[in-house]
Parts: sequence; C-alpha cells; structure tokens
Amino acid sequence: MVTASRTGSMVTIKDVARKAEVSVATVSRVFSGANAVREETSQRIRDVAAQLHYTPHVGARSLTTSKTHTLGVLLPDLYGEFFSEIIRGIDVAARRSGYHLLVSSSHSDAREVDDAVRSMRGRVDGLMLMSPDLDAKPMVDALPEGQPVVLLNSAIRQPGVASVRIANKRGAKEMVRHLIAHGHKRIAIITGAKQNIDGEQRRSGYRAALTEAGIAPDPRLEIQGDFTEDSGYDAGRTLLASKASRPRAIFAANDAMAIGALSALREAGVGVPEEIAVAGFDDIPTARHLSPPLSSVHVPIAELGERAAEILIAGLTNRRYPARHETLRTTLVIRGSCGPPGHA
Amino acid sequence: MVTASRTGSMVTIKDVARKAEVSVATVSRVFSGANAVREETSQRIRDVAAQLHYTPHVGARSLTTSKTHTLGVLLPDLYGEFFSEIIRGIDVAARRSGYHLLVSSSHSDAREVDDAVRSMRGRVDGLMLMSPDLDAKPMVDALPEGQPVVLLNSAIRQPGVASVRIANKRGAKEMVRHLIAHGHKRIAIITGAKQNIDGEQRRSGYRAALTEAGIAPDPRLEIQGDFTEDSGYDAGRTLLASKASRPRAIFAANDAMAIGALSALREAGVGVPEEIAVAGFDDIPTARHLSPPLSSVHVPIAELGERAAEILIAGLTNRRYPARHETLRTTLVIRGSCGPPGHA
DNA sequence: CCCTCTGATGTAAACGGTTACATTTTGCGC
DNA sequence: GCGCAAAATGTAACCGTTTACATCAGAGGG
Repeated sequence: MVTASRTGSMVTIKDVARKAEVSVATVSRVFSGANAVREETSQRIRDVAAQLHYTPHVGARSLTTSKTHTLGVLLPDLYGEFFSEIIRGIDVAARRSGYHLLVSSSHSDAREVDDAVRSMRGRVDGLMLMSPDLDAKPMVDALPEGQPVVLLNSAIRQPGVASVRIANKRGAKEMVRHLIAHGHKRIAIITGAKQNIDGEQRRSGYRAALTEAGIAPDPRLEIQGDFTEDSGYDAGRTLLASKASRPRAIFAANDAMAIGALSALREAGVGVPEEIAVAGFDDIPTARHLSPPLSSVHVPIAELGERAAEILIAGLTNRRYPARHETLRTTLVIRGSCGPPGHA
Repeated sequence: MVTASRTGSMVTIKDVARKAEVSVATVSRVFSGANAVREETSQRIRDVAAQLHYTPHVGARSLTTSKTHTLGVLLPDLYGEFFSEIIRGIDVAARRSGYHLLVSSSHSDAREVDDAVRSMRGRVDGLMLMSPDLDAKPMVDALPEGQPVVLLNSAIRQPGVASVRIANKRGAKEMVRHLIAHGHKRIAIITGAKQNIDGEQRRSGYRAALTEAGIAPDPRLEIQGDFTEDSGYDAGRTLLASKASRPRAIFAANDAMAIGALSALREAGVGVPEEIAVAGFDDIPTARHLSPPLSSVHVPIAELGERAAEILIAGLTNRRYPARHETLRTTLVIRGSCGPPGHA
C-alpha cells in the first residue's frame, strides 16, 4: 500500500501541476470549475489528481475567495429535542444550498458569544444566533459590523438584524382560550425560566386570554418553573397543596414541565382531566405517548431552523436582501389531557 | 455609528500593524501568544486592535499552522433523539479541549461520504464517522491515507482505525434472558433495518439468549422492522394475527418500534404485560413515560459521542497514540412493560 | 570604549489556493 | 503560408497569517 511520504504531508495543487506538466493555474481552473481548459488537458489533470488522491484544500481556497460555504450556529445548549430539531431544520436548508454547519454551544453570556463569534471569523459566511434570554442585546451589539446574522427566538428585534421567532404569545393565548371554553375559570400556569423570552411571552399569552374572558389573574396560580421536568413536578405539588386555591386546569409553559406536573397529579391520585386538566407547550414527540396524551401547542421547531438558514443564505447570496423578521405560527393540538374530545 | 469602509472588508493584521506602527510579525506574536514582545508594545497593539475591532482570521492562521482546532462529524442522519445525543456528547468533549464541530449529515453511501470528507479537507483536524451500515468498508477505504478518524457504531473493525461501539449483542442478550427468566418461552423480536449493524447485533443477542436457554428460534417470531414506529406497529399487528404462534413477549430492536408495537397491542385490547410483555432498546427519554413504562436496554449515547471525540483528540494531540477500539456497555432498565416489578 | 550577548523587532518566505493579465497556441479565412 | 482573433495556458500577485532568520538596540564585561 502506497502511503504519503509522511502523515499529514498531503498532496497539493503543485504536486498535481508538476506531474501533469501544467501550471498550477490550469489545475486550479479544472477544480474550480472554470471553463477555458481544453478537454484533453482537463482529463489528464483529473487523472493525475485521482492517482495522487488530490483534494483541494478548502481552507486555502476560502482565503482567496473569502467564501467558506459554511454557516455558523450558536446555540445556548445542545440538550433535548428542541435543539436537535433546530439543527436538523438548519441542516436541511443548508445542505439544500450546499452549505456546511459549524456549530457551537453553551453560550450563556455576551462574553461567551463574543468569543465564539471571534473564533468563527474567517470560517463562516454567516451566523445564526439563538439567544432566548431577555438580555440578548449586548450579545448582538458585540457582533462585528458587517457580520451577516439571523437571530432565532431572540428577545430583541433590531431593524438591521434578521430574525425568526415563534408566535409564543398567540399560541399560549389560544391554548388558554381553549381551556376557558371548557368551562374552566381557575387556570394555573407553570411559567418558564425567568429571563427567558419564550417563557415570558407564553405567560403573557396566558394572561391575555384570561383578561379577555374577564377572569382576573390570580398570582397564586402563577408558579415559577424553569422548563425542567423537576420544576414542573414541584410546581404541581405546590398547586395541589393550596387547598383554597386549587386550580381546575394547569397550563405549563413547556411539555417537560407538563410531564412533571402530570407525575405529581398521578402521585396524588388526582384524575386528569376530570379533576384537573393539563396542557403543555412545544408538542415534543413524547407528548402524544403520555397517558393521558398531552394537549400541547405545536411548535414548528425544525421549520424555525430551516427558515433562519434560508433567510441567512438568501442574504448571503443576494447582498441587499432586506433583513426579514418572521414569526412562525403554532398550532393547537388537543389530546386527552385537557378534556374529553369534542367537548369544546 | 462607524461602519467598516465596506461590508466584508474586514480589518486585517496589516491594518493593526500600520496603526500601531509595528510590523505584522509583532502583531502576530501578540495574538498567537508568543513571548518575545515587550509589555509596552504589546499593550499598544492590543489597544489598537480593540479600537479597530480586529479579530484574527482563523482560516488564514490554520493555513500556516495546519491546525484547525475543528472536528468533523459525519452522520447518516440528524433525525431523532439518538443523533442529537451523539452530537451533544461529542460537543462536550470537544469544547472541553477547545475544539469546534463541523457537522455534516445524510451520508448513505460511500460516494456521499467521500464527497463530505473531501469537502472537509483543510477544515478539520480529524473526523468522526458514523456508518451503521454493514457495508461500511468502502467508505472507510475511501478515506485519505493519513486522515485521523474515529468510527462510531461501525460494522468494520480495522486494525489502524479507532472505533467506539455499543455492546449491542450483550445488551440484547441480557434483555431476552430477563424475559426468559420471567418464564416466557415464546419471545418474538422486531428486528432493525436490514443492513444495519446495530439491528443485526441485537438480533444476534436475541438468538444467543434463546439458544442458551435451550429454546429453538422460531422464524415466525422474527419480524423485520426498520427502526420506525410505524414498522413496529405493523410488526405488532402481524404478530397478533398469527393465532397459532402468538408470542408471550416481544423484544423490539429499538424503542420507537416498541412504541409502535404497544399501540398495536393497545388497539387490539391485549394487556401489557399480562398477556404479552414488551421490551425495547435504546432507552430513549420517552420510554419511561409510556404506559406501561417501557423496559429497555439503556444505551449511553452521549457517552458514545464523548468517548469518540476524546479518542480522536488524544490521537491528534499525541501522534502515535494507538488506534483504540472501545465497546460501551449497556444497562438493563426494567419497567412495567415486561412484568410486575420484583418478579424475576 | 569596544565587543559580545541578549532581547525585541523587522523581513520575507511560506501555507495552498485563485485570478487578472501576459503570453503562447490554435484555428480559420484568405 | 500569413495574419489575426479566440482559446488555452503560464506568470505572478494576492488572500491573512506564522515563523525562521536577519537586524538592531542596549546591557554588561573587559
């Protein structure tokens, strides 16, 4: 077996040029798809290249062309179905246009985001930044001037910066409306992590629905959660404990917390939905396998990533493509956990 | 607001050098952590750089250093909890050592893998390739000579090529043994996709357990699935249909199919586990929320990715690090779907 | 004072490609 | 065969860094 002279000493365009007895320019033209090279020559070069196992060095190429055909993805975390779906959506759009993905996770503060962004300089053509924290402003301000970027589920909405988000408030409002239509008045909410824009907007939708129906929001029915199953469980127990103000329905700001709450109810022997109806948000795959199957607000997560990538790529391809702001609609998914089917 | 002269014309090391009235070499030394630069000079350069918003161009740097501090990840797909967990595990190990991740998905045949590998030339220091197909050999053969690589869940096990895998056979065997210990003799299996190494090994473990217990494998009890929930559902119906050979237990080669089978059983009014016990493989998060909670073989997915990354990085850091082959143990997770607790 | 040595900085050649421009071939009409 | 435009190829500068080597200034020894 023929091995390259030394590991790591890869064959370059020069080696090919020498062996094919042409200049590097000609070889380059063959591989960068330029036209003006005779078929005969082209073939010879291709043969030599194949024989030598030559592969163009993409890094070097991008240095001159200043195109990397790579998209940077900055996520706060990589945990759970939510992020994996986002990435999948991004990947779908990216590969459709021949882009690669450079992913980077756990960016909690502006400092870390800045580091990540710097470390991507010269490696990506554009960035997709997910910053669900309410104080995302500094992160965005820290971005380099001309950096093409699309924000995902971000609290901020700057004129020049494209963004894609979920219609959280609207979705929450619809779900709570549905619960109200079932005749419930005492509806509790398990809120999301403090400082999280999604959680905040969902809570806001919850309140709006109540107000709309003339129901005064009761602070005792708003339990602070943090999007984890455990916090949902705790919240469920808290709600059951208060005899005086026990709710008839619980709206959790995400499915994980709804699952936790369901466990608490089951443990306490409380019937769902007969005694207390439960609904979640996100519609993760697990939701429909629970018993009772969990009603939820379906979020098109993959689509969120896909649209973000599409917008970014559009802006890359066509400079002076306007910075769009898109909001993706959710859909209500009613299952057994919030009442008998066909009741509302 | 001061904008760079033109979008895309980023500030380079030369700009900093000029403004700080030093040579580019000195600036470079400051940013690449070299020592021999006077504190006073260094500070001045840092100030100018900050003022100019200068960030080193990582791509250019890696051209000279031939280090990219990036790991390439090639996956067959990006769908589902399995892959997201893999990536998360890889990410954990990568970021711990300061590496970035370049991910690329949907590689079904050798040709696509080859394309992806080529497109990563010069962009990554090493590769992690997941190729669960039985005919993965050509993909591996197509890899460039000196390319550092770690194989994930691969069918092949070449001397020079590091790999990390799951103890599929052992895990399956343990689960089937457990079912046998429950007194079951007629145990069916819903197998994984043809050509998939994981599925094949799990089936093999199933047979081994039966043989070990002196039970002759019955071909009618081996139903071909493809890892999807739908195929599990179909398999479940098929198994119920055959009156003569209806099984007492069903072992699905993954949880998604077990979920499908459970639906089929529920639909048919068959009691689980009283009439038919069910067990899966993978132990996805959903498993414990099913009713009855699904017994499964827990696979340390994130750990799989993490170990792969660690091995790759070790090989990168320390050339002549031997090509390791690791096999990760699974653990049995017994829940309600295969019998009353404490019965075996 | 001069010499040598050391530490700080500059010079210029890589790294592996692309591409404007120059130069050589080729094909074609006459 | 000649002239000329078009096609094919070569030359060399450049992309933004790093780094071996050269240079230079100042310190210390004699």
